[in-house]
Amino acid sequence: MLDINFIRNNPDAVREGISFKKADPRLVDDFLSFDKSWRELVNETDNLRSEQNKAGKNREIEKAKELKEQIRRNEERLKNVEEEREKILRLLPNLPMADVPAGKDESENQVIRKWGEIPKFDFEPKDHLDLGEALDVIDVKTASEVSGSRFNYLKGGLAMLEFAIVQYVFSVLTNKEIVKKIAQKISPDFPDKVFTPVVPPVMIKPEIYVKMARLDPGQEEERFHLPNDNLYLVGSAEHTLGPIHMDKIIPEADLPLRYVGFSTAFRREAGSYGKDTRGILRVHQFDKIEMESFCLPELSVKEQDFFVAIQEYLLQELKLPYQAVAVCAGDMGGPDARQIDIETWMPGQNRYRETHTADLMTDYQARRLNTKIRRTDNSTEFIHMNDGTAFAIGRILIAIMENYQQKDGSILMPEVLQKYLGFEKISKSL
RNA sequence: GGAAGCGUGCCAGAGCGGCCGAAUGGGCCCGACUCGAAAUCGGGUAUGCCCUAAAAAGGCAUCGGAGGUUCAAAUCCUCCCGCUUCCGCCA
Repeated sequence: MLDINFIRNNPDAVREGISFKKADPRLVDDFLSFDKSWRELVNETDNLRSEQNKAGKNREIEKAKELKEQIRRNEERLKNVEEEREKILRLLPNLPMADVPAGKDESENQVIRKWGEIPKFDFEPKDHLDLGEALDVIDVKTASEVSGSRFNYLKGGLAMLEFAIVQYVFSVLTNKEIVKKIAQKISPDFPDKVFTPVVPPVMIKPEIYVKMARLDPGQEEERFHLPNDNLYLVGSAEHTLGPIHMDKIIPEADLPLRYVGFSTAFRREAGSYGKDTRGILRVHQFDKIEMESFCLPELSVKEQDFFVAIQEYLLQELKLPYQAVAVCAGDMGGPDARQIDIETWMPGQNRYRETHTADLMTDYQARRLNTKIRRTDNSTEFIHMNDGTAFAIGRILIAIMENYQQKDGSILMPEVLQKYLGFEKISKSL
């Protein structure tokens, strides 16, 4: 959520910012008008309560009874106004930073970097599903019978590959030398603290999900819900990593706090019927390695750049061609102030497809989560949060399969993963 | 799933209808003593909101959360959440 004081004092900036994010700027005026009534009612009610407290102390029981009735009526009105005000506040997205490109949708995202040679094949390259079915390492037919559409079985060498990737990423992000090397690309004195590995819960309570701004109108239909227990399945490890310091005040000296989490991600993919139905690109369930960090406001933009640098390092080590994209304001997620995506080359589709995202949330989530920093001068303020994909495993498997495919239908394994695999390629014999 | 108990400030821990934003101890900060330190003594030490240009002063709220009873709730009642222990089940 946005800072209420900021909205009051800078309504024009908020109007402008949210309209870039495709939200109706009139929401600001709605908010301010409810806020005004709210403040008047709070003031009135507080005064009544003050009188009631006095009357009580003086044992003026009759007077106190009368006031009680008035307070009750006021509180009823206050509750309504508060709910409306709250509702609007939830509809206000985070404001885009100054360097975020303007634009309404995906088509206006800006490519900021490209890396790697697009592979040339001396044969007709296949897509991951043809490759996977021929090698018997992907089975979507049985999965659809057992679980429905958009599910898959990963088998054999491909299942092994998933865990090799997990081990590889965890070893990189906990490695002091490598993390330091990447941090120094940002600036010579950039914090080079390593990541704490985490396996977080994959179910989350609704009230926490709301605090993470991940259950807002429009997002709810994307979530799997377990009604008997009133829990949601997470769409990303981010969702349960973000609240890890809820209601806590973190000393400045302890920052940044960096986590790398492995979890399954669950997505209903409502509204994407008919889109990417082939193979395992867009599925209801996939595993993902996610980075999450908490840092000082003045370093949060660089922290995001650091996340992107890690993503690029990982892709370069796997020798996968990619492009980094500055996502335009209209295509960004609601809680994002700045979003950088990475798209990896997928020969089966002959184009780049989104595999990574790095989201700078500033204090938008921290305000509701109530995660603060204790400065050295003892003052407090809300912390800044970043999250980013290390690898979305399904999609990176696709990229590896399609980029590393051989004429005979086998798939070479990226060199850096081989020591975790114990084999150099997936072929029919495995 | 069944049974019992518990949830108070930075920590420990009292309070069990008004005198309680909350005793006491510890911690931390400031001051005195000291050459300095320890010990000792004195003072201070929560958060959010309203009001304000801002602050001061003032007001309101907060003792896991949401409701309820009452003129008045940390204290009584209901539900929820969390923790602990025991039984059952289970990877």
